[in-house]
Amino acid sequence: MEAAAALPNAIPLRNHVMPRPRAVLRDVSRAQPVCSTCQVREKCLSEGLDAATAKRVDELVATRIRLRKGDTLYRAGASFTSLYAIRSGSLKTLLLAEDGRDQVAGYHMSGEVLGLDGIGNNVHECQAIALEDTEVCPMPFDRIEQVARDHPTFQRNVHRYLSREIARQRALMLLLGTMRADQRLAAFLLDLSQRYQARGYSSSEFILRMTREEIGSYLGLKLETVSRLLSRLQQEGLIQVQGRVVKLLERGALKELVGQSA
Amino acid sequence: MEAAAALPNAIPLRNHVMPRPRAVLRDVSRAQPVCSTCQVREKCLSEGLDAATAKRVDELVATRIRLRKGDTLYRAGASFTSLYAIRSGSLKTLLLAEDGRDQVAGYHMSGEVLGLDGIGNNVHECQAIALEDTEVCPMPFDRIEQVARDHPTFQRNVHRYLSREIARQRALMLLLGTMRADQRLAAFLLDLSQRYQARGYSSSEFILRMTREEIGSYLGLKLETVSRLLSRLQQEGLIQVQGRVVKLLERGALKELVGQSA
DNA sequence: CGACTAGTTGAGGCCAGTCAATGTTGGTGG
DNA sequence: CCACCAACATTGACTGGCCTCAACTAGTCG
Repeated sequence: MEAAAALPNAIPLRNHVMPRPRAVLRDVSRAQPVCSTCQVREKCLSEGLDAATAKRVDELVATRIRLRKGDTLYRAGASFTSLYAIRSGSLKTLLLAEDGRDQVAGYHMSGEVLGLDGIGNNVHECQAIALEDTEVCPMPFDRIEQVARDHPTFQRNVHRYLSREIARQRALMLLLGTMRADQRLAAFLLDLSQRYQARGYSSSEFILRMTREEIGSYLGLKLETVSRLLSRLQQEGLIQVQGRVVKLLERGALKELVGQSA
Repeated sequence: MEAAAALPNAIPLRNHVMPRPRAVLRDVSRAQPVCSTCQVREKCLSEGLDAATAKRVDELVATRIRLRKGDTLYRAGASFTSLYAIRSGSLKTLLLAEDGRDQVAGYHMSGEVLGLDGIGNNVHECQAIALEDTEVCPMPFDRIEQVARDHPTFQRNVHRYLSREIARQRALMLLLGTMRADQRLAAFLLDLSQRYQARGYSSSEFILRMTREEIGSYLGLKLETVSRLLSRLQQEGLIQVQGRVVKLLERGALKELVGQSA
């Protein structure tokens, strides 16, 4: 990962604010049907749509954005116009407080939709940064709303997606509010595992796309704690770690760890 | 950021789960225009609507539910049909993990809309419990969607509301993930103060509607810690506490406390 | 090779949790 | 009105989990 990605807990992050203008727009308007084959459609917004509706949703996407590792998709404060479907790769979203405190708010992988937090005030509330080379499809939100008005099923999907984001964050709150450090880490690994599996990858062995510091930021821990706990879990035989490669050896024990109240 | 509610952090809460079947439905279909005078309309869903649309929104509400202190509005797992606009009083929402761990997810006062988390899976993800005698107006969600299809402004308001809920939770995550105990408590008090003010009450003196334990649960702290910190803040002259009555004496100092990074 | 970033591990300190005793408040019934 | 009780709250002593500071290693890049 790149300097960028790290979470200078004090003030910095200026390397993001000084943009590396690397993001590239590609015109795909005349390309073959994009969305029809895209995971995004399968997973959420286009679930259960009839052909006509699906076609209209397809038409929402006219361009594609390529991001390189460390590139920023949008910044906090940037005006909101579109949601972004992640076509490939992954990103993190970063919460910034006025005083420089920041925190990783989430890790997002292919098939997920980014930018929901911007709807409220037409301004993005957080910053989205690519963790690796990544492609996203912008979907203008006013046009999403248009389609939603004509197609109740799609409308319902949009609402569902928003609501699930709320539920996802609640789970994270519970984690931050009630779990010990080792439980948080175990929950994090299990969550990643499950999401990789849902995408057809191995659920027992995967690569962490983020640094220890970023993991810690997300979980409300310090990087040393994350490192120590990874070592400990390995020593206890629950996982195997080799740099960013993680293997879950005892999924049951991990779940039990997360589950034990207090 | 939002306030909290009660949190038996271990297992209990059985007093809630054993329902006191006190909730009362009132038919208000023939009552005078309800919503037109209600804060809810002003604040969010009905903002900026023309008369015709406003009328349709009014018609969404046919009944009113009265809750007494401790009554449950809905439980986790209950099937979702409606959102609830809080007309008077206040509630807490409670997150429940399978293992009995729980946490106050939010504290909700008049003018706010409850139940958003149910949209995703048509099932409520948390439990809502009245902190005092409270009145709410159910708004059937399928009818909300209907109106949204016909009225873009209303549609936008619905989306905005959902998105703001996401932003609200993000702020809380930042709090749980990066703040010390005293900062959390100060942030909590300031948030309450600001919300009371928005409702026309005093922003410098108000009554906590929840116990120390509930505050702690919301903030990821133990009740003893909350109590100690309230005493300390009082000793330092920042606030004045007398049971559940709180007076903010040095708002600036409180803000500074919250703001100082690390 | 040196410079730099990411990661690991150790020593020590502090913040918040735990356990426990005591005080306060509010509701109920004699 | 007061006695009583249960729930809520305060305070102290102690503990421990996580943070801080720091040294060291491994890998990468120019």
